[in-house]
Amino acid sequence: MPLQLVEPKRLYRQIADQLAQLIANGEFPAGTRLPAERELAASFGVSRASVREAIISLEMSGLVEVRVGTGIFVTQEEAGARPRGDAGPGPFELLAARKLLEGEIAALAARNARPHQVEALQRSVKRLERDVDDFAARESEDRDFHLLLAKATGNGSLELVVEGLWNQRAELWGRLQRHFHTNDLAERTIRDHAAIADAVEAKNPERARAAMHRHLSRVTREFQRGVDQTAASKSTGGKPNHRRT
Amino acid sequence: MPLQLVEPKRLYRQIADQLAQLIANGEFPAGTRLPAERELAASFGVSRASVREAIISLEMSGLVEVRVGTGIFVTQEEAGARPRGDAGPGPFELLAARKLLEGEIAALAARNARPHQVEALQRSVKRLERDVDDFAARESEDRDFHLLLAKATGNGSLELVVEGLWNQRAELWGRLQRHFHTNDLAERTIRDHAAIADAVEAKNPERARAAMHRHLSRVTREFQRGVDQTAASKSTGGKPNHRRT
DNA sequence: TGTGGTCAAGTGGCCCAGCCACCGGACCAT
DNA sequence: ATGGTCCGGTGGCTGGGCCACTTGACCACA
Repeated sequence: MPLQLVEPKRLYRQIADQLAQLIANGEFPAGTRLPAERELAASFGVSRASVREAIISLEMSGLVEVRVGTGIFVTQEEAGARPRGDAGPGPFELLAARKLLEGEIAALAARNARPHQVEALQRSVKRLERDVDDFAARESEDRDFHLLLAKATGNGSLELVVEGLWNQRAELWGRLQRHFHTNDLAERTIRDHAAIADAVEAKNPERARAAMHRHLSRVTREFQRGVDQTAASKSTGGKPNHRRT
Repeated sequence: MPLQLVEPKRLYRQIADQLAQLIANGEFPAGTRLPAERELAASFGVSRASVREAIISLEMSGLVEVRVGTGIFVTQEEAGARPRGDAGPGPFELLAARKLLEGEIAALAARNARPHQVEALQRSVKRLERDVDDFAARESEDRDFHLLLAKATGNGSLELVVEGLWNQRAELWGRLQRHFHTNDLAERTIRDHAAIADAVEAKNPERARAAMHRHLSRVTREFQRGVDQTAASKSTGGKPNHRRT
């Protein structure tokens, strides 16, 4: 099952981007070891050679350090952070912005999407269904879906905008490394994405916009709930160091 | 002849260093194609995978450009060092994206703007009137107006998005350094901005959105005219996606 | 007790052989 | 000339394999 993401981007680049994204999200905090090359290859569904190439590009960027025979480590305290001094917008602002902008993007995509782009969207939904148990895969698939949607508008600038929105997200998640994710939540995301994709396929802009609004409103709601919960149980300082499989 | 791999240094690094050396020595002048990966592998006495890794590291450094199916080329005009390798969207795409997004932003600003933000907008228009003769000032004032409008939504993420849009614009203008600006055009921009600011002050979202749409449609039109003009004086017209040979 | 040695599992380093998609130029037909 | 087809060359990527190194558990032996 080749990954076959967006389109004509070198594979190692895609992998590097996703890895960088995961690191930025706090999934792999600084200093931690990330999965072995073989594991990464398996989980990304690509060959080890491609993963190695991605690692090398990350190494070049100073994001990651390779120790032979031991593993690959996220570089401690690097300049990867923004030189942006101020706090920046909060998660709810971002979600509100996404609702406004991506709603229009969805509508435009419904107007302009070409058949192969619609297929790509549907494939993304399928992949999300398949990877419902894999947090990292889900995460990157989510991002891909929204990028694919932007691409479906046929407007490269919109693509860049959506990319920028996700970079904002990455920064946020780095700041408040909080991810309350349940499988239940993931399945609703699948349904939301499917609804959007279907509306695009039906070339129905209004429905696409509405579906996107519903999607992001739901995410906002869930996020609010999560914040409330953690705020309530703040007294217990125990960090359940959530580790993979 | 094969290089000595006794060093504990990673192989791809050694290869990359040697290739960089050859390029620096003028063995492979800028713009030339260097030997195929298979040949390089053979001549270095290493595997193609290692050569590929080296190439990737050189690519990261911007020393080299890879064109699939064609070959690996020494980067022509360095110094640019753009991390974004692809060509990126064109000016019309950007304008279309801005129309879509900034239209919504204007509408939201009309809803949310606080009095001091409205004042800031009006002041920006005033400044534009004053600096009508100063190209550079006009330019930065234009940008400020749109940023102020985004700020007036009260949503920091939207601000960042608009900032991103103007960064896209900056890149574009770098590529096609063509700015046909007349004072007549500047005055229309003033009127457009004033109309937007007034709509925001009147707290009328629909009018604000419409005013922004009119503004950017006009800019698009002017830009199209400019392109046609310059295209007439040159032989080729279509995409300015030039490749200097 | 603790010191040093052995060993196996796990990891990155590197290679091989092969298939694919893509590009570009030669070649041919219209 | 124009447009289509074909084919060789090129990078992209795979999957399997072997090696050197690191680590930690385990086991003597003092």
